[in-house]
Amino acid sequence: MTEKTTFRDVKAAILHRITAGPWGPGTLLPGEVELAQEFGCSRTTVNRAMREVSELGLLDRRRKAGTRVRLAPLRQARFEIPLVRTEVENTGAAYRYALVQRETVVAPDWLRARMNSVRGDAMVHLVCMHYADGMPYQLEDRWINVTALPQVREQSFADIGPNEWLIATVPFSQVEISFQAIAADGPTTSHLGLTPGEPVFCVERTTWWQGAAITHVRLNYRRGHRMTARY
Amino acid sequence: MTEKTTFRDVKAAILHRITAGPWGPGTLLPGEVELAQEFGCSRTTVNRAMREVSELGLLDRRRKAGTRVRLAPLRQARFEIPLVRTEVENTGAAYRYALVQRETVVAPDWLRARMNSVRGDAMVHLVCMHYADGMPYQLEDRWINVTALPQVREQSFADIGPNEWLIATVPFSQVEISFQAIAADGPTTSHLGLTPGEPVFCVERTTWWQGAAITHVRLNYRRGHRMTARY
DNA sequence: ATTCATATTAAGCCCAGACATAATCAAGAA
DNA sequence: TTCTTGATTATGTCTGGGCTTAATATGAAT
Repeated sequence: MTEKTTFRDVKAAILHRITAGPWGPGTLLPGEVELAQEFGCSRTTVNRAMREVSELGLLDRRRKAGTRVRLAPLRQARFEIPLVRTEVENTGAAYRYALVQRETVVAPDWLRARMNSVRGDAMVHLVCMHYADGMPYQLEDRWINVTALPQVREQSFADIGPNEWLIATVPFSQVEISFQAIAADGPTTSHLGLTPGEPVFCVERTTWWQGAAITHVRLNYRRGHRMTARY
Repeated sequence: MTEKTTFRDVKAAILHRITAGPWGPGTLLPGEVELAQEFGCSRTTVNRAMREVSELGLLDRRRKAGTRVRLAPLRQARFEIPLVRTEVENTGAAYRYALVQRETVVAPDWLRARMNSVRGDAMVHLVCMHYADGMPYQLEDRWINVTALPQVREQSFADIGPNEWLIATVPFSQVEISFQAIAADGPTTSHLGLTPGEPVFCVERTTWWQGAAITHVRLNYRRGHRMTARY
């Protein structure tokens, strides 16, 4: 009994021909029908295979024009953004969380700009530390919109980090995330044990839910932190 | 004539019910057959919709167990890594490329470690600058493995950037990419106009093709650079 | 109560056929 | 020549059907 050709087989074959075979950049691939014949499967199967390769950014597909190998493969990197706790525990270290500061204030101007359409709203402002094996790992500077999320008033955040609480509370959300290099300043230096002006890897994330800005966070990492991805 | 329900419709409906509706984290969704009936389409269509939502990291699907809304939505950020030229031109600025240095040397130890399995191989070492409207935008420090890519000997890189040349030459490749914050040192300060020790956003990328390390590059960005993604 | 085999179920995948849609090309009109 | 129109074609998508596979539930034997 002959095994059926799965869309995975076809996908692998296509990938192989692109990476190691005759289909260099710019090549026009045979049509779906033709490939289906060659592989002895249905057009649907070839279609799914090609679609997935194209989603990898390797193929350019256009009706009537056919499928071409991208001249410049669309380079995209996918970063998993884990919970700090998971991130730390995955390195085998013990995780510890500590709340440094908690206050309720009116949103400052720069934050209103960042979060869009937040007028004189009250915000809970938190500063937290995350430790790996007792050593400072990450400083979290978070703002949570009280108007959009009134429950935040009853949370002390003494034991649970705001990130974990938010994930369990807000269903799903629009996110804008950005990476940058900044110079360590006052509170950052003391909590992370850095010298003033030292470079810090910084992740900023703003989160909306149903159009309303929920939270903005700035994560400053310890010295030498890297964010890595493979593809 | 009634319009057909497309998998996009179903996908949108599912997303809506997760983000704004009754399907909070942990909910067990109805089966594909049931949803197909509700939406008046075939199971295949529902399947595709659910598959795509699940690829977004919002659903957890298991045979027999059914489909559940992820408790902690898999947070992943997708960064498009464009050509520097595209990156610059998209901001509306004029792009200019300049070769600063070109030499052929034996791979230093740190590079051999980074690239794996590169012994005393010869490497072409390039330093290039990328400008936006005449202002320094990015410093590129690149190493290309001559053994794996002998054609590099005949390339002067006076007019075309190594990145663009590589993309047109090497079909497709395995990539490891990492982001970090470093302190500006000698050559970086002078070419990017920075003060020594100033934080620099730095992207490192190593590329393999068919198991052989092809190139390693370090991209230092101008002051204040951010890498942003939305999802 | 534990262990093991069996049935059931929901997703995973495949197929042949059909129509939709968009890009392209060529022929004819202005 | 240029513009418009229509035929052509490759991909995009939907259908309804069937088989496969993995996880769970059930029930029998220990």
